[in-house]
Amino acid sequence: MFALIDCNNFFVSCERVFRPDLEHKPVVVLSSNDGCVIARSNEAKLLGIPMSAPLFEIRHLVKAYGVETLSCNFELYGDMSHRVMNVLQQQYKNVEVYSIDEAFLMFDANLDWAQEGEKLHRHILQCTGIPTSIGFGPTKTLAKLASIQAKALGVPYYIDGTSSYHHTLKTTSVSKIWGIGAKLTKSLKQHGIYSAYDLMTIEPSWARRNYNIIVERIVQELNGFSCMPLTLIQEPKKSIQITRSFFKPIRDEEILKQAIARYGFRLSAKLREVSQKTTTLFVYAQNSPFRNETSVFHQRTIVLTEPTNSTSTIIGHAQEAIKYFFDPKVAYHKIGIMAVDLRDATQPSTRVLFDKPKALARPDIDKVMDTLNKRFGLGTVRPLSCGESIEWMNKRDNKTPAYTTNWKNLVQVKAK
DNA sequence: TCTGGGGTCCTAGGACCC
DNA sequence: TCTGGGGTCCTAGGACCC
Repeated sequence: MFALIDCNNFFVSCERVFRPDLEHKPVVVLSSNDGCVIARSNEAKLLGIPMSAPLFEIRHLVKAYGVETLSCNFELYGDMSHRVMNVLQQQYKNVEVYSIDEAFLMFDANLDWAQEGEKLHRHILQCTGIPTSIGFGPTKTLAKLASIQAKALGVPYYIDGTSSYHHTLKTTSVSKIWGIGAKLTKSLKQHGIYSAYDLMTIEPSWARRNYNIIVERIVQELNGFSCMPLTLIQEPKKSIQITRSFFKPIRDEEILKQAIARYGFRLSAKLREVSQKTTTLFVYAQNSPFRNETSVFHQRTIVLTEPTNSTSTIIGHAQEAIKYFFDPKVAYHKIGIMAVDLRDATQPSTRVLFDKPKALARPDIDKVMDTLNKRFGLGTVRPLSCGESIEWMNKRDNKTPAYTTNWKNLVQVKAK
């Protein structure tokens, strides 16, 4: 039996742990540049604020109901996520960390799921302050569906493919199923498949023929045949990217180069953090998709002769790419850098026969920067090419402190 | 005026191998 | 008139997830 632990309104719940005054109030967390809603408290959901809504479209609701709008604080959410996962891993052997706010567990089939779920919910809440919804089922897909019910009911829930759960499946839209997105929902409805029950009762071979192996697996999983095992070992990442939108459009090449240097710096530090190197960099820049301009997407792929995670090497290539495609007529809205084709940095790499490696890399300097930034906070030291102050490029008007990861931001409590 | 960031997997088609 | 069979690898594009 699988269980899915899902943290309720996770980003909002993280904020509330350190801001108890936000309990029972409508709260939303915004994406970078305070652009879109990426998390909502139950009170905010009840006001009809949709997920992903741009802030400017819900201003009237924010004003009328005093909705608290917080800038995102991923440093905090990442750390709170670790705490929740640590609690699980201390108690159970079979834990798959699925996302920042979800984990799968596996239990013996005859577990008293209601009791175990209650206990687990209380324990996580006590240790971390984060409320969870817990769903159980014989497959991951059913456990996921059960967690949606659990969230609605406020108690753990269980679903299997037996007839006693047909009612639940009949009242669950096909769009709620894990792996069925907008496109598939539309297409399935054209075939008369509206509910989870409808999808459960079609022929798996039909699903395979008309769609693909993913949909076939979903059908099998809805019927209680597990096709998706628990993955306990975290495979190394296959790509890492750093991308950001600007608060206002940029037309200055130097500023773009400073921005891409920042992202290249972050990228190289991330690579070193997970002991990986890259052989292929992908740099891109685009204008805003929301303005009435013809869409522009500049890109450049750089294939390196040797794998690297050196800051100076990566920044060098990234800035070259900007120089290569920069067009002064374009109002740039978003740029990014991605590393693909990653290699294990602890393994020796194949040397190049004819090409002399450029003497750009300075692993000693990289190491010092990593150490300082880890100890004193991100951005304490950075290469000069990142520019001195371009903070205005990203807006975060209402960001809460990094309560759990920065000594300077510790919460102060006054006792009377 | 203002619209996020970071990932994975699958498929089809092309090019190539023996 | 008729022209094999069995593979791998790479890429671009699409769909999905949180």
